[in-house]
Amino acid sequence: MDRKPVVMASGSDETVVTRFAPSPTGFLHIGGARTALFNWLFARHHGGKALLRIEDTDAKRSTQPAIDAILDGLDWLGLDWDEDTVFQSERGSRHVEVAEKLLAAGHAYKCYATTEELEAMREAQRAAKQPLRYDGRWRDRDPSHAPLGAPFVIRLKTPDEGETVIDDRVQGRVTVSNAELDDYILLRADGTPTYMLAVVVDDHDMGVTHVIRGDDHLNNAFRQLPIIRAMNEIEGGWPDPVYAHIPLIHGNDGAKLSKRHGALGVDAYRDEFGILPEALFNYLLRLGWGHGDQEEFTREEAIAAFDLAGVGRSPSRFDMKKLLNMNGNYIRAADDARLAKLVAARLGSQADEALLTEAMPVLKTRAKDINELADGAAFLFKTRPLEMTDKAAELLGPDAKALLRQVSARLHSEQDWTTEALEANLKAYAEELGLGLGKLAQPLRAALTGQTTSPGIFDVLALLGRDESLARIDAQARDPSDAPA
RNA sequence: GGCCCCUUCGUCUAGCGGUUAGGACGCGGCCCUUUCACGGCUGAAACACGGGUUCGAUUCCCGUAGGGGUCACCA
Repeated sequence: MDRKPVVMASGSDETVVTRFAPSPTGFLHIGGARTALFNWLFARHHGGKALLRIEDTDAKRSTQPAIDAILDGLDWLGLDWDEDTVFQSERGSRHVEVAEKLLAAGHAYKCYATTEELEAMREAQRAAKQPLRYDGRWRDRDPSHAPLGAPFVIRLKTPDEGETVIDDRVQGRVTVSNAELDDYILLRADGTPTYMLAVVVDDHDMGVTHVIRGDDHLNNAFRQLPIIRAMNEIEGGWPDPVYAHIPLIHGNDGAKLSKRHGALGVDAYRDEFGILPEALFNYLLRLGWGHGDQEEFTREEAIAAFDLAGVGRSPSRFDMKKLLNMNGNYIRAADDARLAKLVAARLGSQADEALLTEAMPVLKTRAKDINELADGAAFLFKTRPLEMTDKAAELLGPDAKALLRQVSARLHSEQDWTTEALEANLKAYAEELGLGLGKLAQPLRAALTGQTTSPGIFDVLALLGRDESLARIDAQARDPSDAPA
């Protein structure tokens, strides 16, 4: 490299500008979310700017719902962006302008090769086991050979000698021979810009200093640099950005995480899996980045600690188990009213947020996601007669029902309906009867919840309240032989 | 196939020439205990292979193998 990249050696960090540039062809998937996170964190760490650009130049594949889903996903994760969102589709004329400057300066040229012609070229290359790339057939041809009025594309005249070196902040020093670079298309036959051109122009115009993106773009960096170098030669003010190509996230089987391979939108983690945003934030942060032995980070800690040096060079696998574990940690730390709201939304109209909030302390230690939390809370709102799981029904044999009748009588005379009083009362009763507490608690649990697992039985009694508790016990305590036929 | 990148427990990672190779998830065991969890303690589990360099390689260099990425008038 003959030019120094804009490295902040002086420490003037406020000049850091990063960008996240998703293409709106689908939801914000987990890999994109992590790229967004790293860009955001890096900018915030340096007190610089984090910009957002929607790469919607492919009109056929870009959709408004996809744009909304991406914005929504970023917002949910708490990633906010500076300045206005840039829509690449609105910048076409500027892209064309740059292409024309390149053309005028001799850094680009018109190519009249037809699609069929190029396909034949590639076919021949394949057959000859040659690398597949444009052979430069119009690179040096005299323009007078151009077929009159025929459509053409503008191609970049890439350097064909020497090599290009990138000091990637994650991948290290990477060198590619310029002979590997072909003269790719800048402007299509219909005059619209390609991604390769648009990205470079937009990054420059937005003042992006650090390009942090998936390493599937590493090869592209070597193709994009010639545009930057050429424009810098033409008008100056086009410094090389600092590149940081982060490894992709793989699925559990080691294959690239793609839409058909378990790459879901962040909305699925929220809606289907019941993941808290701070949990996904933390999990994604630790996937491919490490900071000593620290596993959990608050948002502030993440900003303070994040650096590119901590990003690993090898791809990492997505592990739902670990995400869930982390989610459980965050659920336990989360505010009860907030969790109650999330659970109520899943339980439907009969759910009482106030009761859920009250129950949350004993509910949330038992759940790794919001779905489990909702399942665990469901007994609070069941209607009599309770539906019994098979295992719960097994706990309610004749002996158990007889015991329940005794317990019912005992509880009917209990005036102080609190967890503490109920615990003292029933523990004493179990002792009087010479029974282990479990013998008494399990049938009671089945009768009260219809399940064999639940929060502590005294908590359940207190939460359900005196009337409902007694009604549920009595409903199950009835001897089937006494029941009216 | 060409080019590029990667390789520490099953997984995420710490390590940056000398360590009993550490932590976390998951898994096993024990404790706590009215169920299920939480929590605590504890166990098994890794430097892909082969050459160098060095007094000494997980660490540096070169190969091999394996994995990944990329080669469009998509982004």
